[in-house]
Amino acid sequence: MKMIFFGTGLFGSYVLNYLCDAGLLPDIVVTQPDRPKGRGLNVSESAVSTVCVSRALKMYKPEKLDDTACKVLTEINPDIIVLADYGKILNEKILAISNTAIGVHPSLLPAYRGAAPVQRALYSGCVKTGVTIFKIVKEVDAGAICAVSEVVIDDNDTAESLIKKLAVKGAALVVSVVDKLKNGQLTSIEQDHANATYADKFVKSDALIDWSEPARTIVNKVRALNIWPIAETSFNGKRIQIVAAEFVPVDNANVAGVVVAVDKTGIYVSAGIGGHVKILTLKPEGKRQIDAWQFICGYRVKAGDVFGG
RNA sequence: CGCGGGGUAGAGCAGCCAGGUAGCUCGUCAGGCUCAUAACCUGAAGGUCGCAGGUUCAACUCCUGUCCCCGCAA
Repeated sequence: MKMIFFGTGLFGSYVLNYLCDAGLLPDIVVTQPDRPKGRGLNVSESAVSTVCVSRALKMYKPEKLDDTACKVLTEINPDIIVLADYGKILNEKILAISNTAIGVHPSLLPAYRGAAPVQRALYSGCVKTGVTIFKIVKEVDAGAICAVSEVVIDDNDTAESLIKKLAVKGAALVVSVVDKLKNGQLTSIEQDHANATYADKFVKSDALIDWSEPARTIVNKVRALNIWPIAETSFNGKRIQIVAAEFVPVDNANVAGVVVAVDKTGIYVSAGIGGHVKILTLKPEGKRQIDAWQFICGYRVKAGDVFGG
């Protein structure tokens, strides 16, 4: 069975990896072109591209999904198109190349359609999410559902860990869907469009921590944004990114952003209501990532110090 | 040549602008106190200050080059 895989970002790269591990090797992988990126504007490849290189998969990086791209892909004559985190919308011409085009979406559709489903689920404090295999149609993430798998969100899950979990499940579902397709047993049911919700992309300014918010909310923000843009606050006038934090329930609420205690395991910061935010790992401006205790040692953090503001 | 920050004992930082004995909070080791402890007290070891040149009587500090790390912006 011939297969084309579309993918670009981290989630896509994980899914691709697990598909390969399961023995489902794409005949060609389509990913977004290498772009000038990062410090110094060096050209860098996508996460999916990296996987392709290490696994010696055939790769195609079209700038646009135009007639040329269409022609290249038509020559593959695929039985199925699998898309995970490609970052571009497939047009009708591309979809017409194969009889079957499915997408791997890291949410329980119709919830969290769109760009940042994993992060939005964490941000809202969901206790479960999932991954859905759906038929790709013109409207984004709105096609009929072929398979679903639920995933429980643990308290210590972050965008990073959850994306990985969902990719594992997603790849397994793709394998089962492909099997069903081979046997002519693939079925699907329409989404309940009335209950659709959308997961907007995050922007840089979403990263700023407001210490007057409930501790739980702040911790969720830290967990949701831990790949990008990374929750941010300030300390002694310097920008600090909070990479990892956990929620500590306590009754009394102190002044927002004030350090109430420190110990070897973390920095306890009071928030709006409901508890303390225990900072575990952070990244000071211009420095590499360090754990809380190292930060306490180096920056003399003590009770009474203030974050934010 | 997109903008900026940083590389100083095992860890994290200060010192540099106004060159002149290598400091701080921890950790480690030894000893003490304690029923006990991530507590406390005493003492010790541990650094070619990223690398290479230059200026100087003298460079962690000023200048030039170079490698590595990080944030922003796209």
